[in-house]
Amino acid sequence: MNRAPLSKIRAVTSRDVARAANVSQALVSRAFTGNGRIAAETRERILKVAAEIGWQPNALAAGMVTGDAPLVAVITTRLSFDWRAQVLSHLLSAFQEWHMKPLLFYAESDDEVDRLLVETIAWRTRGVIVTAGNIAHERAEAILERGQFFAALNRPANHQSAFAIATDNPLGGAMAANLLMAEGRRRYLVLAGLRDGWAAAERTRGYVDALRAAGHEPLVWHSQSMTIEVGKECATTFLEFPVDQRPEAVFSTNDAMALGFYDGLRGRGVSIPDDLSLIGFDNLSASSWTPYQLTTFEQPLDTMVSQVLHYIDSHRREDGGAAVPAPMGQRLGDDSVTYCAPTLIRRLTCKGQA
Amino acid sequence: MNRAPLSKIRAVTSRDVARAANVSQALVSRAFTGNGRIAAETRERILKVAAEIGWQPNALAAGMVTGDAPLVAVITTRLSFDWRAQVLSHLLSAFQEWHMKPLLFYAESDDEVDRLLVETIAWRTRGVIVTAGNIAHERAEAILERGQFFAALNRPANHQSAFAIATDNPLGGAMAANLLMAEGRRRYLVLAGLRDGWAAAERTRGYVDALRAAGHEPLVWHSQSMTIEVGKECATTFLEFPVDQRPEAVFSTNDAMALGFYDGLRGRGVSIPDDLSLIGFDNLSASSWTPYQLTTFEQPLDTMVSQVLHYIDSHRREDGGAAVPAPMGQRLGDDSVTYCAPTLIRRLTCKGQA
DNA sequence: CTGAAAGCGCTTACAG
DNA sequence: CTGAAAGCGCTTACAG
Repeated sequence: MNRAPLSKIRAVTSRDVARAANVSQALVSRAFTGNGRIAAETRERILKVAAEIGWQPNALAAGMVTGDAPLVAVITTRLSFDWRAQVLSHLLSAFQEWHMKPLLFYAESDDEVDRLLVETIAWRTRGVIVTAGNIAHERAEAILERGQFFAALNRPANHQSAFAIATDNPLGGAMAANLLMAEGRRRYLVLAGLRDGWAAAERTRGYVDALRAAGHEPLVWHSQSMTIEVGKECATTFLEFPVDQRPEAVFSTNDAMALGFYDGLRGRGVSIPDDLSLIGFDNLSASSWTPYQLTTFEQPLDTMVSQVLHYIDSHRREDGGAAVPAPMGQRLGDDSVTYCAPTLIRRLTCKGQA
Repeated sequence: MNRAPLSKIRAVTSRDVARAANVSQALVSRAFTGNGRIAAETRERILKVAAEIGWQPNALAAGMVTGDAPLVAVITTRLSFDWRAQVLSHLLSAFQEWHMKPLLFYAESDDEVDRLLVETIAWRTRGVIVTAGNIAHERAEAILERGQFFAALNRPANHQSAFAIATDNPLGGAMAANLLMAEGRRRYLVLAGLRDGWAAAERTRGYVDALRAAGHEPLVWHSQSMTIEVGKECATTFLEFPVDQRPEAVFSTNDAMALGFYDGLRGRGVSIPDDLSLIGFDNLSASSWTPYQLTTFEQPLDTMVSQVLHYIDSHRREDGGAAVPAPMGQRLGDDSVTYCAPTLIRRLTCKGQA
């Protein structure tokens, strides 16, 4: 258990490479950045020597000098249940492609997001992208003020100059309602999920509004979380209704609850889609599995991520933010959020009209 | 489309804070690091002024001076299918707790891992942790040589001085075999997955060896990937066997394939566990869902992650690496990998002997 | 307890 | 085309 003193290993620097290649330290820098004049053969030699030594420019030091390290802060939460993991996966892939390094800030729960937003500042990243929790206007303001970008994925940024993009949740809810009404269903239910969840609330709103406009009043069931277990519990409640009073059309604001709802009904004499139609949201991979074949909505993740990256890019060029014209199926909300239409994925939990 | 010139915003620095608080710049630094003497009230004042201005020490600059930014490189791949996402989630959570910032290196496929390992060097992190692909000895060597740590999760590091920890895959395979033999099953099959996948191959080996030792010779089916679709295809092949020649005991080297295998058998007159027993690996959340209730193995992710962090910590203290005595259920392999026993999760796809 | 100064490892004008 | 020098924003001995 003898503990050696904390000795610092002297780092290999561009100076060591310069010495070995018999040039000035400045030339080593030029060889790697490509900036400034340098003879082709000198460059070759330097690169070769550096490779032998195993040296690469220190990105931290370079970032300090240029004031612009290719770093981006990403705020995320627990990656359980698929959808969040998909979002992160797409983002990471895009950053890798655009040669930016994501620095991850992980929130155990949504309340920690605000604190992480503050932590973010120490790293002088190009900007921050938020994929979890709620955003306070002042936080976005503080970050934008520094010249950093600020992007929110699937949530409002609560700031005019920030970029926010999300699935058109109200539209999805309305589409679900219309689909169910077209089937001639009568009694409607929505598994609304979190009372203070933004996306879930928007989906619920779109659904309820569309139904009311047609003279229907749906049941709205809220819950503390949006898991498969919650879905099952909802099924239990559903089964307590007299058979002739049970809802015939169920929209779940996410797939997890829809899957659980389905499971809770198995072996209970209820047939989907004969007795009721069920629609989910997210298009989780599990929704396509044999025992489910759930009709659901796919969120336009590719589009959203690519637009975030265009925003980041345009912010960098300082040409006044995302001047990109809104592609098909997008609209700009009053809340400055760019909304992208979800895609209906028809499977077997609704009556087909193929 | 008029593009403003790329004007650099002058950064707010500790000097600005010093001026505002009427102290030297050095004191501002002391107020934040806690190193060096400083009067309590001076410190308070500086902190207050800094908060007003919204300044925090630039972690990049600090890292350069101290030669030790709290950065760690994490190599990961596509987060699809749950298990990888779980691994990353646990790691991120642990890093957040230990005040280290993960810099993510994302590989689209396993072949890219080697390149990412090289990219890693530019960032002068405390070390790197690999959760995807194969590791070349030279890569680990190059990193360790710099005084960085090197950890491999669920794969061998191929280097004596690196730290590698993994589920005891051969043990899992053997446990599956013993369980199935105890049921009195006769014809054995293993969905072996990737031919060159390390974990899958180890699970297969443990299974096959245990069976052979008891005089059984199992069928071994390899595949190009390890998805639910592959599992389904295996079911199709299975169904082509005459009924009295079909395997009665199936071990799948991951849950995804097991789930697909199950799905492929639905409605085909085969009963699980009456006609055959099925065991998976990973304990994906889906394995516990109503239509599956799959018997499987849980990988000791908590243990593995916490040991990785202890290694990182001990590496930092330079007390000669992980001197931590191996906890229960662990063994050190010839390959310098620390193996942790998986936990059998009994559900309904095996004959119970409750 | 406080301040002036050196230095971390780079990049980039500025001379030559 | 090349080199010497300044400077990025900090931390940490070193004096006082």
